[in-house]
Amino acid sequence: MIDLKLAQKQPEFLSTALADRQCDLNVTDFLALDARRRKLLAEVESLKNKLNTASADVARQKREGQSITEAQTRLGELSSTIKELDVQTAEANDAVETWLLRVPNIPHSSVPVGRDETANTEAHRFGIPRAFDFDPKKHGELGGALGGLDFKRAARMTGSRFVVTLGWAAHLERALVNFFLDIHTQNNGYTETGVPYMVNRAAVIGTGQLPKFEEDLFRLRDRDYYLVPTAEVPLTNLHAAEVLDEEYLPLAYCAATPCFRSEAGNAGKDTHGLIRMHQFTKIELVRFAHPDDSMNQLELMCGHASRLLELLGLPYRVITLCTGDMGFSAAKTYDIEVWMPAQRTYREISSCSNCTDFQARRANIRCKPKGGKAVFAHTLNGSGLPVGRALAAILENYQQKDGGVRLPKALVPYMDGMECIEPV
RNA sequence: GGAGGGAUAGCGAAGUUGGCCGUAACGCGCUCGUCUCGAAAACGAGUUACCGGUUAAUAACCGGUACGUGGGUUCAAAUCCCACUCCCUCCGCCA
Repeated sequence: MIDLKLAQKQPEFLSTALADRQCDLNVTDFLALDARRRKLLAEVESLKNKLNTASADVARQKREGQSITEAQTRLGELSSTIKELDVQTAEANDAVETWLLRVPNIPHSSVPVGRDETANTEAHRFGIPRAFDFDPKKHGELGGALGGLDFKRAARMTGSRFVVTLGWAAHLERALVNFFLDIHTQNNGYTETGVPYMVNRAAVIGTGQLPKFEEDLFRLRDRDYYLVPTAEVPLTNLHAAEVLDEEYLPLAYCAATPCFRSEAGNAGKDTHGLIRMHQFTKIELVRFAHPDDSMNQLELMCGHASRLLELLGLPYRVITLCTGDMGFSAAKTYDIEVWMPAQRTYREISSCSNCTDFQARRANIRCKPKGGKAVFAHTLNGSGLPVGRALAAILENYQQKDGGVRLPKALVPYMDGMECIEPV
């Protein structure tokens, strides 16, 4: 959530920022809503002042043994007037709140302005895509042929966009989870965390997926619980409603969880293989930072995520998303894209964002120096990395002419010494 | 699922015959001061957040709201009533 004061005091700035983000909310209309809210508030507050003062008089009169029946009837009317006005004020408050909850974060000044992904800029690049002396296969075909990925049986027991992994593929998923977590906990200082895979509505509002993106989430029928679309939700909400001691910042957490996404708006997009599943496993990184330090923390975290690809020997590039392409809660986002030989293109494998105080304001996460005043902390999140997409990238980049797949050296110890997935 | 207890500031905790009890007793923490070469200890003072008005001001001032959440009763609710959430203890069931 953005700061209400920003809308009140710099409406033109906000309008421009929203336009840059391809968001069509109207700030002028909002200011009218807010003006109405303030007018009602001023009115009802002065009546409440009257009632409070009069009630204190009643208390005094009663103590002195005077009759209070006249005052009671008179104040009864005032009291019910206040009740009616209170209802209107609450409605006006809701209108303001509802609007604010649908406003995306303000882009950071370093973010390129543009309407869609064509305005994204490349920050840097690692590795040289391997030259193949044969036609590289798509990971879905490879994985299927090697007996590791079974989309058909998953579809039978559940539906489309689910997968069953078997044998080496299931082992490789487990290896990747352990490898990623080990690097983050041992080299990068993250605290490994086990979190609920279902969260309540307040948590999902806190990170910004709600109220705007209800259709992307799986919700339980009989409880107000949602399946986590990413561990960003439980990890960021870890410190919801807390005041963090500034000297302990930054705080860094990682968690491997399944992620559940209905992908309602993406029917037919990127349907091949493991790329866009309803359920996938991902290791998520979340950091809580001091406002002055959060942009540095973003660079750091993005480095943590991309380092994994280097360790796996996978070529990638880092893209700075432009204003029109960023997610709702982000002030700045780097996408890391891994080389996918079968499509001869880089595909998103990680998204690292600084959400500044946007989520912190929604989830009420503050930080405070010793003896000082609390301010909203900054929250950051990044994928480090999704297991399915990493597995897909390994299959495609390390495939051999005979249909087998060599394994990256870093994973061999995690695969009980297996160096190669032999063709069947 | 059943029975009982609980939720009050950054933390602990007092307050339930309704009314100067919310800038919320008391304690811890934190800030400032005294003492000290310095520190600790001791002593003294200070320290809720948010919203609205006013304002150049996120200063001062005035007002409002908040005692888990949402309702209700009342001139007036931390206090009485109803529903719900979470935590603790015990019982039952269970991986």
